[in-house]
Amino acid sequence: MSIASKYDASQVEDKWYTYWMEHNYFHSTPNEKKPYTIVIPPPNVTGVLHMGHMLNNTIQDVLIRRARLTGLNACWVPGTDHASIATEAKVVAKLAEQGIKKSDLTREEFLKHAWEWKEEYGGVILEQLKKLGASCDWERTKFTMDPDMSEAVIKTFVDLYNKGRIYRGYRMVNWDPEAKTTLSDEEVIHIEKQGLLYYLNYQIEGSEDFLTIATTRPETIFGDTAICINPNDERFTHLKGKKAIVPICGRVIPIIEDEYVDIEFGTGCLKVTPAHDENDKVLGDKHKLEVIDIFHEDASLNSFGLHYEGQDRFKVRKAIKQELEEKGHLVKTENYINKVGTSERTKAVIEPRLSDQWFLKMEDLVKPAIKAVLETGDVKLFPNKRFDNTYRHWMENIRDWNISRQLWWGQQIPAYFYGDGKEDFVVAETIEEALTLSRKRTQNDNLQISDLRQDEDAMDTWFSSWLWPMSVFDGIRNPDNEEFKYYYPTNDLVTGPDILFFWVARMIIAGYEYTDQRPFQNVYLTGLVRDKQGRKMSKSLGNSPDALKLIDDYGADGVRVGLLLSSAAGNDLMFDEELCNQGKGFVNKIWNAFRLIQGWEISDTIDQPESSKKGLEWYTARFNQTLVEIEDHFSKYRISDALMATYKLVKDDFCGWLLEIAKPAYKQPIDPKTYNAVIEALENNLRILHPFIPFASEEIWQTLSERTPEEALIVNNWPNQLPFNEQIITDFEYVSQVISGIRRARKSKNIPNHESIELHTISNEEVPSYLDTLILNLGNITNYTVTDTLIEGALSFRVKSNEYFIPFEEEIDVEAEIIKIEEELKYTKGFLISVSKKLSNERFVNNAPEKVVAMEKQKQTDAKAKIEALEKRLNSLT
RNA sequence: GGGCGCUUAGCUCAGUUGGUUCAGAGCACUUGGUUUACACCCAAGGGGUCAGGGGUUCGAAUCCCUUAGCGCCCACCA
Repeated sequence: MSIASKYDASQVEDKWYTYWMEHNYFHSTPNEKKPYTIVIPPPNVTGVLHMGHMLNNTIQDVLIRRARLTGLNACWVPGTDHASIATEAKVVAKLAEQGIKKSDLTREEFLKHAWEWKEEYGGVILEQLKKLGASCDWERTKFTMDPDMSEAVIKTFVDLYNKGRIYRGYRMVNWDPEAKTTLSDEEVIHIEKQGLLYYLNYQIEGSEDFLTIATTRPETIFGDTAICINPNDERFTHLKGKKAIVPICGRVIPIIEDEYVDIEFGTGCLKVTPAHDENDKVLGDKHKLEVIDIFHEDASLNSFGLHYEGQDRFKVRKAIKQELEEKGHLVKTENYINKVGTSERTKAVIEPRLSDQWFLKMEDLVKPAIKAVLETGDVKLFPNKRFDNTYRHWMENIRDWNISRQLWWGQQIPAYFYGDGKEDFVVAETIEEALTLSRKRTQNDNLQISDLRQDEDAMDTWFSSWLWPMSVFDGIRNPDNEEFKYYYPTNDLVTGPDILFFWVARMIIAGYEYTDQRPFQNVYLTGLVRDKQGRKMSKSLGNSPDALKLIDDYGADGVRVGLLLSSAAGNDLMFDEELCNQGKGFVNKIWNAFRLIQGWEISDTIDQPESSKKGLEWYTARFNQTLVEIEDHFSKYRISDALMATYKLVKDDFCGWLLEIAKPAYKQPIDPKTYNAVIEALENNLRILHPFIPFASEEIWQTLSERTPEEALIVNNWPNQLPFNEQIITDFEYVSQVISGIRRARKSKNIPNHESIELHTISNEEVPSYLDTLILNLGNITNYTVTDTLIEGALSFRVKSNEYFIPFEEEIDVEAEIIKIEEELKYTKGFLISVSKKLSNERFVNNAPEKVVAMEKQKQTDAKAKIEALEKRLNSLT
């Protein structure tokens, strides 16, 4: 059977994924082995695979596959997130296309549409992960709105309410006028916007005097309920106790005094609008001011806005500027850059708004989570410590979490109102329990279920995902179940730094609150995937490559290698498709190494050549040395470095050196000893390659020989770390320098590799002659002798202070040779001077460690020997 | 405004406690090579005042100070 010279991923990948699925290798159940657990960061249920997912799931798959090979019971739990606000927005948009307004639907009708949408598009992303090779335990796939998952969320809410940690409050919150819901502080992105600072005149009541205030939001004057001055500001002493008239609406408002006002800023006079600014709210509460809300929920003005009623806030800002100007209230405007909060999801400018919302008290909850990361190290953030500071800062300045959303898609708040009063509610897991509680509370046994009205709001999505590592194992509802006890706490979490607060920190908080344990041990924070120019990949820029097309073009293995090669731990990754090509090339290289070996004919009648024996000894040492390196990289989550070490081992050492040594002459058979050892080496390579290139490694593994399902590579063993001979690695290094010298010499005189040559050497220092056989083999040397006389008419080169000669019939360009040697001599002499200088410095000799001094002395000796050899050579030429 | 981090070859980045191997890797580049696994290949080669300045030290890419540029996170000054 002839094997294609090019590896074709498309022929292979689906086949093996199906095979793995059929044999249930991804599925884990508790057993006597140690568990290794990862829960996937659940992507949005309606999302599609993008580069960020590919990176982060490749890393997870590498960790899981390696864990599986090292004999752990590997369990990777997949799933999706209902992504309340994002999904609801998509559903609303889709309904709008069909001419359906959300406001015309009942909650039930809307949710029916939303579930239909979810059934249609949901989970596409999970199918795409399969293409990437993700070895998730698909039988465990969860969705954050599965009935059991929702139940856990409700249960948690009720529990925290009963513990007094959840409360309902009338507070200033972040209002997204487009999604028409509140947002948590974390969902607000502050961006700089160029705006204007408007200077407005307010007339003083009962006088012709004016005072001037500065504001960025003139449209909010309808909500003004005071003017505030600093009591220490002498410019305004005459205004104390007076009242001012709001322009246009003519309302009379008090002038109050508070040291909060910055005398230096603007005019030193501040208009106070308690309904639309958090600071003003504080001032308003302090001075008992009236609160006038001037906006509808979509941020258009309400009846307080008079003739602007119904118009959008930004339109009003423009229009009112003109009116104020016409009426002589506008003194001037200045350009002003200020930071405005925008919605993470809809990008709409956030409107501070007073409303009744549900909050979670965070102050006490965060304490164990702070300790775990910053003191005990029970949870570690990788790959570098700098996230610790960010984490600390957020945790120590945490504010209460607004967990209610004016949305329907999500878990509905389990609060039931039995009356019209603000406090007339109970919180319970079911409406039946709510009824019992309400009857008790009201002492009214006539209350019926139909009298209860559940709070309309849903919970913040993150209030469900913060339970994820527990709830996927049913650890909230049923904390004593075997699976939860076995798999939890999980081991590693792989996610992006952008959701450190949204998700990671909160999972740690919930973990300690509900299990008194960390939810995971290590958090690996990946970098962001950017394009070649360093821009964030985004749909709107259109700079994100199509993930599935990449897999089609380069194979999943190629893409995995490409992504990992460039993703230096913790740094953002400048994605360049060329990297996938490199990945594809690497896979192909391995494929061809396999082809070569596969094509060898074995003959029992030949003995193992000495060169093959030595080559294999060396490779075994190199392999075990690299294994240590790889282990170290993995332990530090330096996945990219682990891959690079593997890459170099396989490509350079195995393919480049070992196979060249072991390769029999053209059309000649190979001895069985070498053949078997090479196969073994290849198999070991496949074992360590498997986490990175699962498909190709399994394909080669299975083609190499007949395997039973139990022998599949995916469930095979990681190679044992054996002690290795470091000396042979050092000595081989010397040999490879000799080989390079031979190649350089050949190149300089165009002597083809297949033309054999002679080699002679003058050894001025010890050489690892037990490896001479490799020099003969790799250099294609017929005659290799040690001599003590210079060879005339020969090409020469030096390794350390040893001189090598290749006899050459044609005229040697003596002039060029002399120049070359003189240059080398000059460099070596300079080097000797600097070393000698160092050694003659008493302070160096006295202060530096003995080891360092000894090394310098060795360098000095070596340099002297080399100079001597060079001079001898030079004399022979002149 | 506060905090954190970065600046090393054309590009992307390693460089752990200052000292063999400290100036490296991969890619890119230049040159040469193809009947004998692979041109998705092989070999050889060029390329850096370690952002600038100052200091500590026998010795600094590494520690300290400073300047400049970049990035990220947090923050209610109208």
